[in-house]
Amino acid sequence: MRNDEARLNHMLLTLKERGQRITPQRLAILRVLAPSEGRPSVEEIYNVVVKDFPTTSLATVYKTITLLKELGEVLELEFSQGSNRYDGSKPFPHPHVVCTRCKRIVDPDLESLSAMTAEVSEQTGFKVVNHRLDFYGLCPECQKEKV
Amino acid sequence: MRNDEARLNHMLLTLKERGQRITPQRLAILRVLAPSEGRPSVEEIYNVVVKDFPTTSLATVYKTITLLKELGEVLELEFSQGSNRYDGSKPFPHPHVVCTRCKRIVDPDLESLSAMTAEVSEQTGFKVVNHRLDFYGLCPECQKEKV
DNA sequence: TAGACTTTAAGAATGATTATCTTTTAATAA
DNA sequence: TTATTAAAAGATAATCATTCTTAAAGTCTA
Ligand SMILES: [Mn+2]
Ligand SMILES: [Mn+2]
Ligand SMILES: [Zn+2]
Ligand SMILES: [Zn+2]
Repeated sequence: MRNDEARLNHMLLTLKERGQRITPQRLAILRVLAPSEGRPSVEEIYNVVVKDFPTTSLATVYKTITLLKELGEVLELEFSQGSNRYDGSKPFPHPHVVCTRCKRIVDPDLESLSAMTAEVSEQTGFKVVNHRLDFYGLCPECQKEKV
Repeated sequence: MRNDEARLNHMLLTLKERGQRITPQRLAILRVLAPSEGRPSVEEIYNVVVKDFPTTSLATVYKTITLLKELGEVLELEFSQGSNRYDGSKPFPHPHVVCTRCKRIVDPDLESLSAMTAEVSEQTGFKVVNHRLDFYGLCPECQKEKV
C-alpha cells in the first residue's frame, strides 16, 4: 500500500534527522511497523526480522521500539497480561476494537469521538491531551464459532 | 460514606452465596476495596492489611483479587508498566479521566458513551462486551500551576 | 581506510504476577 | 465444645515480558 511506503519514509527521515543510524535490522523492523498489520507484539516483529537476520536479538527490537516511541513514531498499546502491541501506521492516540478471542485489532473511525472528548472536558474541567479508548468483544468471524 | 458500606455488604453477600469463607484477611481487603479511594494497587492494599494482620502475604491479596474479579466485584485497570489498580466501588467498565500531573482519577458520566458503543458495533460488526476508556490530561487545579 | 561512536547480540537482572506446597483456619456437625 | 475437613493463608519458587549490562561488531565520516 502506498500509505505504508509513506510511513516508512517518514520514519526513516525522522531517524536520520535525529542522527540515528539506519541499520539493516532497524530497516527490517520499520518495514514490519509501517503497515502494522495486526499491531504486532515485539515477539511477532522479532519473528519476522529474524528470518532475514538470524542473529537478531529480542533486545534489538525492544531498543528500536523504545527509540521510535521517543520520536513519536509508534503508538504503544499496553496490556498488563500478554505483551504490548505496536501501531506504527497511526502513531497517535486513536480508538481500538479488540477481539478477545482471536486478538484481532480494528481501528474504528468514530464520529462521536470529538463529542465525547468535549463532554469530558465540559463535565470535569480537565484539559484532555491524550486518551486510550479500547472496546473489547467478538469480531464477526469469532461470533460464528461455537464456543 | 454510606455507599461504601453498601458495597462492602454486597461483596460479603456475594462471597457467602458462593460458599466462600469470610476470613479476617479478606474482610480487611474488602474494606480497602469498597471505597477504592485512589484505585489502589495490590501492593497498596497489602500495605494497609499488613498493619492489622502482620503475617499477611502478597499472595493472599492477589488471590482475593482474582476471586473478586471472577465474581464481578472489582474492576481491574491494567497497566503494562507498574502494577494494575483496582476499583471495587464501581466494579463495571466505566470511563476514567486521569490527571497526568497529580494522578487524580475522576469518573465522568458520559451521555455519549452508549452512542459511541453503538457506533463501534455498527461500523466493525463486533459484539462489544467490555471497554476501557481513559482520558488523560490536566485537572483544573493542575492547569493553574505553572510548570 | 582509520577512528570514533553507535548499535547489536547474548544473557543476566528485574518486577509484577502466578503457581506450588505446607500449615493454618473457618465453618459445620456431632 | 470439639472434631472434622475442605478452604484459605503463608512462604517461596516459577513465570514471563521487559530492561539492563557488556563485549563484539558495524556504521558513518573525515
Ligand atoms: Mn491502530
Ligand atoms: Mn472509577
Ligand atoms: Zn476474533
Ligand atoms: Zn491534577
